Amino acid sequence: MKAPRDVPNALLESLKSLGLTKYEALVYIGLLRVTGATATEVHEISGVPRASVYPVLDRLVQKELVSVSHTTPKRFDAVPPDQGVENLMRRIESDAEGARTVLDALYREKRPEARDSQEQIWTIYGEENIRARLAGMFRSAERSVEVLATWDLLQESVLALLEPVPDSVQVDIVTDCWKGERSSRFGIHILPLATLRETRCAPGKLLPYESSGVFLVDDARALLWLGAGDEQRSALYSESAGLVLFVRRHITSVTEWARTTGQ
Amino acid sequence: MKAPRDVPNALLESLKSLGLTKYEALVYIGLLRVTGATATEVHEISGVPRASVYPVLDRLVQKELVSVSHTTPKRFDAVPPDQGVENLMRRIESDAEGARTVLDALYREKRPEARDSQEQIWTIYGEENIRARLAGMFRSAERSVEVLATWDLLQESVLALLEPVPDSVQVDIVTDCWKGERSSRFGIHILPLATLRETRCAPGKLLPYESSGVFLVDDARALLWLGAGDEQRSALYSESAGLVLFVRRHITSVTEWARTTGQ
DNA sequence: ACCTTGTTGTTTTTCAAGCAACAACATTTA
DNA sequence: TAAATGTTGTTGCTTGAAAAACAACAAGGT
Repeated sequence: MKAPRDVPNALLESLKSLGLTKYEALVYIGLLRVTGATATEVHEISGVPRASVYPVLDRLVQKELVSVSHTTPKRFDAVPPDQGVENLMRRIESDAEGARTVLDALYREKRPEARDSQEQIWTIYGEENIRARLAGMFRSAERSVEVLATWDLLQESVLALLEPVPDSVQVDIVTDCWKGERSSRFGIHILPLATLRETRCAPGKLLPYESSGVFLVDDARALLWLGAGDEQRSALYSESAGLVLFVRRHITSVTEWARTTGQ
Repeated sequence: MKAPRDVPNALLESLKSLGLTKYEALVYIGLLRVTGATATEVHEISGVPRASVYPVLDRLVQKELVSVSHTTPKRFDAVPPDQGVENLMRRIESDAEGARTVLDALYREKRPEARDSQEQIWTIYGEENIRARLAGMFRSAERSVEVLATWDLLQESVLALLEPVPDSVQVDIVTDCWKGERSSRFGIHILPLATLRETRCAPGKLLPYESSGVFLVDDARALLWLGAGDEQRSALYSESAGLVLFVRRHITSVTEWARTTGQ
């Protein structure tokens, strides 16, 4: 009889998000530590009330996480973890696949309805979402793409997205340095590091803004990528005339500066 | 103002298993059908009580399924389905990864404790689990592997698992037919279809058992794969002397018969 | 007679779901 | 300008459903 050794809370949460209840998680974890336990032993090991152990074990068998012996009393055994987690994931993934299909159908029904959305300013959370939006902007470019970003951000997340931009679109990039081959397709301007990466905000205080960027497409769509420290990445996107104009001015002034100083 | 068109129940269930609540699912689905809706519009579209819409939208933003505009009033927009589902899956997969790691650590702590587990008969549910166990049996083979299975089962699920068996182990296979190249490593016996696939159980009644198999390793470990119609696949595994002996006799008799009749 | 297994039914707890009311603010109307 | 009206966003409370926890008992084995 082992102590119901207490279980890391994070583990319980993880298993819950895989579709298990607290009891199911506790019983499965308990079973991993022994071989062929009876229901009562499971109760002792996991700390789950004995009466609750039976329905829980039934569900776990149903979910292909434990196997049952044909003896009396029944004995239970856990499926090895990676096999078990795999089994859970398979269900979830098939659900995800189904959901994606149906949702996509609904999504396509939406009338494009360009309407007055161009007056809004959107915040986008999550790096993946930001990159997706950036990709969309670049893909829709017809005349010009302007990029003002730190090199690390460029390197990591932006350059790849610029690939599909056709040659007919003028692409200008301002950054703080450049490593590797400089594509002849782009107009590239290098600006001293101090200016881009740090901004003097108060007398003597430096406000470092790491991994940030400004993007402008066709003078009509702008995205501000705010690399907020360790918080969740976020960005602003807008087609509003006001914000676009602001970004337009910002980029122009920085570019001008680059031309007079840097070059 | 659109009707809160009713939503397929299966879709709600799928989204729940991806970690959304009913409200979260309804709001997200509703948002997919419009562009830049206000909280009140979301309430009208989704049928979710207006007061509940705010916390729900907060959570959806947190989960990277919707983006918010910086206007007043705030406007909300859904991220495209495959992007959104992707975002949900990423979280779940990272949970799965974490859980697998921790569980594996616990699993390895288990003393091998071979104990009297060889007297038990285990039932295994789910094709994946059965195959995993079979693979384990084959991997542990030291002298002999005997297989008695219908060709379709062999072909689909078994032959691949026999790959890692070393040449020093004698492998015998009895099946109802053989298509393709016959590996010289195996002793192969063909037995007429009627015998293997159908079994006369009552006078005149035939009991077809499709996709079933019997496996015996080193005369010590046996697995019975029961291809139960459309129900969940299941199997029996045992190291118990009784069951092993039974399987031993069964295979021997069938093999004998094959030798006298078929050949 | 005693203990263990397995089952059933009931209570408690927890969290989502649903509802009512209100402060803040903007828009309209007198 | 002031009152009337309406909308946004919040707070707190009630309802309801599912899991968690407990109590009690029939069946069977020693």
